[in-house]
Amino acid sequence: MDKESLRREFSEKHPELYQVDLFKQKGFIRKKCKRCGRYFWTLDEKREYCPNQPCSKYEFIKNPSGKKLDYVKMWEEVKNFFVENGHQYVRRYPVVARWRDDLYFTVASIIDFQRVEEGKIIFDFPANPLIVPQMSLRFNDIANVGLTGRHYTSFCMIGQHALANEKGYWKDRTIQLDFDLLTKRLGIPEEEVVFVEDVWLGYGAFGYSLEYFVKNLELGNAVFTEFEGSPSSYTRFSPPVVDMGAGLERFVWLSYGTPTSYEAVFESVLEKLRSSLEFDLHEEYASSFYKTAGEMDFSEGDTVESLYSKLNIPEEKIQDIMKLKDIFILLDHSRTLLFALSDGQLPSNVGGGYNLRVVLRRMLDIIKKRKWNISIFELMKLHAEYLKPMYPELTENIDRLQEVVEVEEQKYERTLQTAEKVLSSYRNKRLDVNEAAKLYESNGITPEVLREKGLIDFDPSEVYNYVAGKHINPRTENIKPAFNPLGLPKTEQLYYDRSIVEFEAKILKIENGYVILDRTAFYPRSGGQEPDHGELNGVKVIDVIKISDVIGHKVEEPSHFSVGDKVRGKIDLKRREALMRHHTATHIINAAARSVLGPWVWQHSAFKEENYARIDITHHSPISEEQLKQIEMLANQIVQKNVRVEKLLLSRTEAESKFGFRIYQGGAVPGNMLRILKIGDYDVEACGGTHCDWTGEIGLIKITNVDRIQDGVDRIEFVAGEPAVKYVQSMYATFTDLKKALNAPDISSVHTYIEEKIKELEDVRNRHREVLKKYAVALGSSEKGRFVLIDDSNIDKDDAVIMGDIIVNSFGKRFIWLKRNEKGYLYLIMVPKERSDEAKAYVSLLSEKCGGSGGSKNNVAQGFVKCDEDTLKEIIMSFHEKDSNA
RNA sequence: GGGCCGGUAGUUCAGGGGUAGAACGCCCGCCUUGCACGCGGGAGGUCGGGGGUUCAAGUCCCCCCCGGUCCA
Repeated sequence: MDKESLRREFSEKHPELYQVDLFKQKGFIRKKCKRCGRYFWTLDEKREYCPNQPCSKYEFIKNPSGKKLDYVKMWEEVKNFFVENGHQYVRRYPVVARWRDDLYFTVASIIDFQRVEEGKIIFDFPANPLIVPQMSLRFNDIANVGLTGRHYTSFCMIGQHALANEKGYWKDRTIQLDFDLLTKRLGIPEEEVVFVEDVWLGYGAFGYSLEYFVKNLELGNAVFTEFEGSPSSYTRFSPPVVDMGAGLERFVWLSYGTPTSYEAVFESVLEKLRSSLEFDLHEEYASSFYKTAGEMDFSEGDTVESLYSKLNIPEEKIQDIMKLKDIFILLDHSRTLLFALSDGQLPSNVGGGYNLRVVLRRMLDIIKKRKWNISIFELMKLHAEYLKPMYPELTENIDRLQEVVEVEEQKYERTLQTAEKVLSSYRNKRLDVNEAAKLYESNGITPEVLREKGLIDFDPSEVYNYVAGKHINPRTENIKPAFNPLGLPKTEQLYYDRSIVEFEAKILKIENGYVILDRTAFYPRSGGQEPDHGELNGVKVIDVIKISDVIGHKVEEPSHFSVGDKVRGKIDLKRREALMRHHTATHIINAAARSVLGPWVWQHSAFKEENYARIDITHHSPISEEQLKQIEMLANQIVQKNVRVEKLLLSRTEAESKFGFRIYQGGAVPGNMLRILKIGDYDVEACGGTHCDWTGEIGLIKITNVDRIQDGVDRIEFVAGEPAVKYVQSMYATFTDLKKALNAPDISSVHTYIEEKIKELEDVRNRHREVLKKYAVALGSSEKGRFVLIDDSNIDKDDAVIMGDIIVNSFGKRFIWLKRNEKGYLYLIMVPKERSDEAKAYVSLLSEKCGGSGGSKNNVAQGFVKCDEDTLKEIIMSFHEKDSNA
């Protein structure tokens, strides 16, 4: 079933689904749009069309509605309204959706409270009901930004969320609150508010919704998520979820009534820019321009050229408005960059980082084209200052972000230089679509640039279509879970109590070699930490995994166990302690790297086992040797200070408000209660792993390797505790062996000794060449005939080439080198340059008479023959005699 | 995550089975009061790594690494 038929199905049940109390009390009338047929609710009896474009047009431009409030003040107003009505205010979540692997960025407020577990969405609310100003990043409409007046790559979604249980509420109160916010709080006349019936399909869950409009501007969408599964086969879930998301940008725009929302939203930053950029706004033209542009979709094929053709504005005025459009793009993109960089995403060529690279390069292109004296970083700072009351975290580390922007700007500069060089080699050529696409895909040279340079004469869109057509959908694989946790209780976790090494438990299930117990001290593989090993009733446990809070133990002999048995478990303490040291050390290195490199350092991923650990961190450049030394030193200083490792159990809200979102280093952790791991003032992370109690227990942290695993991610490999000592010992052993082999007096002189040996080798090689040359001269001058033949296993082919050059060039003789192998002879024949034809003749003669194969180039013949020495020499001689007779 | 382009002297690159090259830079010499230029000579290379095909691989095939770029 598709969205349309679902819409019909829901529509038929409108008295039950859509007719909320407010509609009955106020007398809202349900109407069918005369143009598109959709149903909407209004107080205006005469209204015939739904408020969607193109059925209706905006009525608020130059005719705003409600209290005029700027961006930050509007949020304060909305927040206060909901808080006064029993909602808990929740700080925004990071725009980088680290807790989900199906998303790079937080695209809506509800994402904050969703966790994906085994393909199912779990709702996880820190409070009920709640209100959140969730900055959301969406890049699919990037082409519309600046042009339509309402599209952004980042916007604030006002998230009003509730669970429909005794603490929260369901649709009647949702709509009542939204209506009251608009009318009572913001002073919008009741009859201006229109609700449209709609459906909303999410990830594994869906529902029906009421979109609300004022003066035909869509402000928000209240989704009532009640169904699980797909539209063709679904069940209700309980409690259902209120997902109301509204655009703060839209609220502000409505209250200003400006031609574009950007003027209202970015008013403060725009004011500061305007003084440094002198051009006219042409209010009357801008408003006509944006009226037309606002009805188009530049992400879906509409072009700026087609926009021009619809406009009735003088050309030079259009060009001024295009400048304004570029300013809007800069404002939007810089704000997006500010949030993304603040939350630790770096521009790169993979994943979400690519979106940031695109955004940054678009800005650089504009600044360059317009020759504006604008710094991207300064723009970010202006945003951060203005948004400080709403998002105080933005100003905290902003100065460090300059480095990130600069590094990325330099990368782009290099790319442009390379492109320039490539282009210069194509001068005065005409390229076809295929060649243009290749330049775009491989060197980032856009078809627009090619057209400017006169290298192509077709429309740039042909290249984009060609490139898009080559795209293949990525595959998805379903991994079958090792055992089915359905119907099993959550396994009691004993592993956070370090004193428990042995325990007793009852077997609940055995499946696929996995033994499932009611309680366990075995830590399962999780958070990059490898599992505990040990024994169950003396049988070896070789793997431990967790599926939905149910822990399974893979044992060597599952046949020794049966359901209902009591078992005695014993963990391998030595392994456990090694894992603990590596895990605590991982946190310490993360903190040390952040301190040495910068605040953009986040854990990208991590892995720790008994004898090895690594942490991948986000960083804009490769880590230098000096930085690595500093990180290692700082990490060991934290160890030496023997800092207390605190393990706290806090509510999500408390943890977030106390420590911020830095706690989600390894991605967000599900559940209302978070286990927080705090290492002094160095590091705080939500972490479910097993850890030391004091950093001093680690003993030693030794970094063993550093690697750049992709653009924007550096890998630090290390060992801690006993493996670290062993590592140092083996390094010492290696150097001791080296020292002995080199006969060096001590380890520190090994380097000098090796350098000497290398020099010696070079010297020997040079002397060897000198001897070969002298040998060649001797042979050349003593040989009376017209050729020199060498058949000496001590002289290899490279040597022969050196000799041959002299014999041929200085003595004008032919040079023949032979070397025996198990199948026959390898040969190299060099003849004087002016006799180059001979070389070819040699090859054909030898191949014909002896078999084998070979080839020649210029005056050199090389190959392989399958005959004995005498025959070979005879043939060569005969050729030579023939030649001298000729 | 996937596609494409690339990795050869200190640098920028050419060479696409048969003796590893050019330009710039570097060193030495000549010229010059000195500098720059000019002239002559020279040093400098695990051709990203590994495997394969071949008498022969920088070159062809496979795998990997690194950089760039485009797309989701």
